Amino acid sequence: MTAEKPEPSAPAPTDFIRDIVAAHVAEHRYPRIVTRFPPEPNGYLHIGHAKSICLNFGIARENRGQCNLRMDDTNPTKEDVEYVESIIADVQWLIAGWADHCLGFKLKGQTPEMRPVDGQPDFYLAATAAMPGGAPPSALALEPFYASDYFGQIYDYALTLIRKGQAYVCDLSPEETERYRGSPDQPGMDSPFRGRTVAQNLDLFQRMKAGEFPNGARTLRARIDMTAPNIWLRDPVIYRIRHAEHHHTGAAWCIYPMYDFAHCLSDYIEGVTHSICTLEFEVHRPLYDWILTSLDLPRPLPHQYEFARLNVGYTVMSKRKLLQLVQEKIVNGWDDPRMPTICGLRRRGVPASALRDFAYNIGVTKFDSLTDVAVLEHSIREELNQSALRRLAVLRPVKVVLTNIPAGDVIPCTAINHPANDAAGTRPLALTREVFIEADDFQENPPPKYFRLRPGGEVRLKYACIIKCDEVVKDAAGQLVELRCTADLASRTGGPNAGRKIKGTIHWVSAVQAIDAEVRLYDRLFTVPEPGAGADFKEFINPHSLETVTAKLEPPLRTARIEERYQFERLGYFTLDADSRPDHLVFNRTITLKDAWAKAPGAK
RNA sequence: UGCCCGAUGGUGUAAUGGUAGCACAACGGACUCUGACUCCGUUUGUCUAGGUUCGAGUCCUAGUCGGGCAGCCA
Repeated sequence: MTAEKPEPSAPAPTDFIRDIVAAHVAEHRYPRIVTRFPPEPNGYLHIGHAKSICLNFGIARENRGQCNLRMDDTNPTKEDVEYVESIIADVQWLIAGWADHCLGFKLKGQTPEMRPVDGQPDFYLAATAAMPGGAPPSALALEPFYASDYFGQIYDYALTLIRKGQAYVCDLSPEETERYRGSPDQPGMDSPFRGRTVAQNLDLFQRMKAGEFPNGARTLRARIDMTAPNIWLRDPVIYRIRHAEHHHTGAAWCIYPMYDFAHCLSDYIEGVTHSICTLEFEVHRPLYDWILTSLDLPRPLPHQYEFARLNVGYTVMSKRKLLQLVQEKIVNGWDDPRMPTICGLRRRGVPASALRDFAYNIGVTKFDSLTDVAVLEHSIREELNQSALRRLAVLRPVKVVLTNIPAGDVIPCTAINHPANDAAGTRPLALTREVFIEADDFQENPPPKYFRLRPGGEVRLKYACIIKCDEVVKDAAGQLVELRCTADLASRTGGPNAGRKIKGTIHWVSAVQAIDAEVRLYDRLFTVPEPGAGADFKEFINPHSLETVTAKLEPPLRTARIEERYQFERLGYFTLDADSRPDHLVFNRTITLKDAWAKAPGAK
């Protein structure tokens, strides 16, 4: 069980984009605020997307608006349903209980309807009513929006542009197109096909659609200005020929619109008001606006706003690099708990609320920054400290024999489930003659200020009693076999000497009752703050990013379930892994507790 | 050397012409049956040079540094 914490009552975030939205709300510029989260289904979502999701859904949520989930699927050669499914699941998980009422989905199979505005033809596709929290969209015959659902309308818009003389079919090869484009400090040259008549263009474009030409033979280009200082205004390609099966539209098309042409129109069709994207699209904004204004559309136009993408220390964020980690089996799949993917973080045990808190803390600006992982770690610990139930577990067991407790005796103890939440209750623990303690909690020749167990020293077994180390038993090779100690039963919790002052308190489990579990201890995947900065990020892979141990757990952990998160006292936060089976438990360490001792000069 | 964008402690962010604040990190202390949590405290900042103004982190000009843009990718 996990104690539910209400969403932090932090004040609503502010940032330059929310300021803009607030101003628009104040002047009633739009009847309703509509944002969208438009991933291309060619990879798994990562924590950088989480920032965008929290921004877009956050704005919708704060303004009683809606945020459409839209597959930006205009390139059939790179996309796959595997990715659309994972994207839907990740988004729903991230916003569950927070913004699911703002999530815009549509009826399955629905496409834009022709709805004249003031006598002018217009295409529009509204989201259906709000989704009940967490329900799989398929169960309700709902699905996300797809840019590919608008191919028909986008094609019509292209025809309109051609008729207005603002688009033409160009026969230049890819190489020639590049050459004609010029360079940033060198103006481009007009394509020799720029002067084709409307009739020729219409004919050629329709034949492109009909499949008469091979890949790359022709393109449709916007006719803007080959000498524009902004390269994206130098007659950009807006349609290309691709004889390829599309994951959503099948074989219906062999020409596909480019991002710039499809994106602004998709926003318009869905009635998006604020189209929020990352900084690299800033130079595309004039084109976004050019397309929309060129079409004389009857409804209010969406506008694009840009913010800086997220960078986090000691990780990589590019889809290409993440894909490489997966394909080269450096990690075990997209949801490997070391991955910065949403499903990886989820599997690792990071709660969605921690990711939201993180997004809240880092803010939104146009500054290209590198966020310290400590900020993420802080959000995770803060959330888990409040919600995770406490348990005792020993990762690297050392046997302790309590010589004054007869074998077979069971001394009942009571452990608190959550120190800050009485309602979480207590649970019984059994103190027996043999227990395990953590290897780190005993040292034969300890450094100064070490207040755990040492020969002749005392330490408290949490929730049980104080023990004194009488004897260190080693084998012929000098390896530690067991510690023989005496238990001061009068110091038992609730006993007459319970208040006896002792500096160290350590965790333990009963050797006879403890259950075994595989525990996976994760560390950062890279050894340097910016692994992606150099030529080859793989040379910075941390060889110790995963360590597996066989731990001893207190028995109630046998019934732990996925998505339940526990604090193993003094160690960190842990959660059951999907690989776990009843006869072979597997736990992931989400994150360690902060450890002031580990930083102390005396600690090894 | 074309166009666009940015620059506030170690890191991230706020201050919207009027006392440079918050978070993380670091460091010190208190508390502690988790070396956790919590609490208290400390250190560290407006890229540079001019200008406007009673007053500039904020406005203007120039420079410096950083990022983005030349896919028939998004």
